[in-house]
Amino acid sequence: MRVRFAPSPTGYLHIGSARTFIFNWLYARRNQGTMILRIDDTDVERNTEESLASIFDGLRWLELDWDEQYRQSERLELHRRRAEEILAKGFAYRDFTPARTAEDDSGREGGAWLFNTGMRELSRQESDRRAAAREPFVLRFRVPRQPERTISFDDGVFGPQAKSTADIEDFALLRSNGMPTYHMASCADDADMRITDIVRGQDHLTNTFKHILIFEALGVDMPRFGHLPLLIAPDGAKLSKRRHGPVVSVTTYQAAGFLPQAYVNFLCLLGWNPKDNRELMTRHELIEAFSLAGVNRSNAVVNFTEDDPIDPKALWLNAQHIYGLPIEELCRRLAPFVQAAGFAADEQKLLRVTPLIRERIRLLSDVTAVADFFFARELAPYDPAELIPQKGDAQLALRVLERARQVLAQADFTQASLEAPLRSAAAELGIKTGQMFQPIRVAVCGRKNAPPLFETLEVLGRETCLERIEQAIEKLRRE
RNA sequence: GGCGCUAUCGUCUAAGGGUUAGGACGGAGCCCUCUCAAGGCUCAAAUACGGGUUCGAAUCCCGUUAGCGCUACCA
Repeated sequence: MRVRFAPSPTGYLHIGSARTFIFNWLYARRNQGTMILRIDDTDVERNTEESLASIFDGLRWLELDWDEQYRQSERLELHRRRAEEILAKGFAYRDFTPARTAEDDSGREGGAWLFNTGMRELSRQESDRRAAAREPFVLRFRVPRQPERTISFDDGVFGPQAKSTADIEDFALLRSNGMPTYHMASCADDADMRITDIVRGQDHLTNTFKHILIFEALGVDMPRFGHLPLLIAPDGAKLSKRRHGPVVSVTTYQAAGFLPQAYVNFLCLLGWNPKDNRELMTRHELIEAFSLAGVNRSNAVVNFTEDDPIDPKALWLNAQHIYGLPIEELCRRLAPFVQAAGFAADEQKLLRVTPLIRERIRLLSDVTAVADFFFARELAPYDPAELIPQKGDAQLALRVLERARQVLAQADFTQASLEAPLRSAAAELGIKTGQMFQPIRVAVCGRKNAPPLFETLEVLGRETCLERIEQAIEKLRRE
C-alpha cells in the first residue's frame, strides 16, 4: 500500500490539511504502507516559501513522519509528457479559445458549460498547424460524449459513486503557459508514484470522475479512493483564515500549549471514531483502531467562539493527555513555557513542582499562571484582605500567621511532618482547618487557589515560606 | 442554474428494521475535600420536515427544506 498527502504551499498548515495527513498516516501505519509527502506546488503564483516552512514545522510539531518526499514543481517534465501521451492517444485536444474571464462566466445559464464549440472537432492537421504557429492553447480532456458513459467507483467512505460523462466538462490538462493543471499533475504523479490509495478531502469527491478518466487514458492501475468529510466552522462555513483567523492554523495550538498527541487525538475524533466509545487514545491505539469504515460522511464542526479559539473538547483531551504523561516528560514539555515567561526554572525545581500542577493545567502554557509563585522570587502584589479567612477577621489572620511562623520554624520541612503540627495548631486556636490553612496559603502563594498546602510548603522550602509569611504579617499590621 | 454529497442532544458521535435512542465534551446539581483542581454520582439536552414500505422506521424508498462540494487555463 502506498498513500500520499499532497498539500499546496499557499498558506500555513491548515488544521484540515493536518487531519488529512493524519488519516493517511494512520491508514499507512495501520497497514504497513508507505507514507508519501508530495508538495503540490504547480500554482507558482500563490506558492510561498513561508508556507512550505509552516507545513514542515507543523508536521514536525505533530511528530508525524513520512517515508518519501517529492516536489511537484520538479516533475513538470513528467506531467507534460503524460499530457502529450493523452493527446497522442486522442483522449485530449487543443483548445485555442481565449481564456474566459469571471464576467463571461456570470452570464452562463441553463446547465453546465461542457466545452468550447468548434475545438473538439478541429482536425489533427489544423490543430498541429496552429500549435506550430505558436498560437496559445489549453489542452483539454476529450470527455466521451457519444455515447455518454457512466463513470463509477466505490469510495472507501462514501460507498458506490456514479456520474454520467454528460455532466463532466472537458477539463483542462495543460494551461496555455504550458503548466500542468492540478488534475494532470496530481494524476501523473499518483500514477508514477504508484499510489494505491488516495485519501483526501470530500471537496475532491466529484473531481474523482475526472481523475478516473485520466488514469484510464494513461492506462494505469486504478487506485482506491476514500474521501474525508470537511472541517467547518460553527456557522457552517468552511474554515478560512479571512473569516475565522487563527483557529485554522496548526501553529495556534502549538503556541497555546497543546501536546501533539492530544491535538492529533482531537483531530482524529473529528469525522472518525473507533465505534467503541473510546475517545482518549494514544497514537498507538489510534493506529490499531483506524479504518476508513470508521470515517463519517458528514462535515464536522470545530467548536470555537470569537472569544475562545479552542474547542472545549480539544482542551479536555489535552488535560487528559497531560495528566497521563510521566512526570519527567511533562517536565520537559513544560520547561520551554516556563522559560518563555521569564522564570529561571531550574530542572530540579520544575521536577518537584510538576506533580503538584499536572491535574491543574489544561494547556502547557497554564504552567505560568498556576505555578508562578514557585519560580518568582517576589510574590506579585495581592490584596491583604485575601489573607483573612472565612468567618474571621484581620486579628485572626494575624494569630494564624504568627502561629504558623512558629510551627514552620521548627518542624521538619516535609509534607508529612508539616501536616500534623499545623492541624493541631488549628485545634489549639479553636478554628477550622480551612481557617487555619487559607491565610498560610495566601501568604506563600499570593492567592487563594493553589495546589495542596503541605506539598506546596515543602517544595517552596522553609526559607521562602517564612519570608513570605513575615511579609504577610507586615501587610496585615500596616492595614 | 446543472451535477453530486450530507442531515441523531449546543458540539463530537453510537445505534444500519424491534434499545427507556447510548457515550463524550460543555452546562446544572450533589459527594469527596485545607482552597483550586482531579475523581465519583445525578440531572437537563437529539433522530430537520412530509409522505410511503413494514406488524414495527433514527435506520429502507420518494419528496421537501437546509448545509456543503464541484461546475477555472485554483488546488
